[in-house]
Amino acid sequence: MAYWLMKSEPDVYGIDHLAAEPDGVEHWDGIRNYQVRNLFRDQFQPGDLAFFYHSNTKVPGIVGVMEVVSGAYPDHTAFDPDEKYYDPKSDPDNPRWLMVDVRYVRHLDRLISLAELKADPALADMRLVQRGNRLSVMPVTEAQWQHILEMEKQDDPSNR
DNA sequence: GCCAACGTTGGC
DNA sequence: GCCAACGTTGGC
Repeated sequence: MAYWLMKSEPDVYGIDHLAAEPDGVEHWDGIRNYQVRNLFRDQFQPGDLAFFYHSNTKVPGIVGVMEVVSGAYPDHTAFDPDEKYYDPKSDPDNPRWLMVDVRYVRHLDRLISLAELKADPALADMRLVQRGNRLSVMPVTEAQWQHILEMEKQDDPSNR
């Protein structure tokens, strides 16, 4: 099984929205990036775990855990002209964009901020903290995953 | 195939 | 709101 980090803007769709869904399940739609599309298609498996990351907000960071509960399947929002992420080049007979279903697992006990993640030498190899990174879905190694869960148990060093 | 223009992401 | 970074588009 694999680990992931998935970004969303809390003002648009945050972890509280996911937690409020029936059974905590929703599809992760609107991905219009080929690298992420390929990750969905080739690597996402039911049972994988993902961090929910809040981006483009006052204190960006990791806020919770989700479980992947489906494989990749066509993102129907690409077919609808009324949708924000409508893509006329995605043909229902040959869909260009895919999505997966995720299920809310839990909130972290505290937000682990991007600043804190960046300051931790153990996470220097994370895509998230590297310069110019723009992927909204990215892999997390098992070591990084476990390290972040350990961080959750500590106080934010900047608050000490 | 090159690359300039443009659009988007997302931290700050 | 600004802007750096980078992906995509499309003319040639």
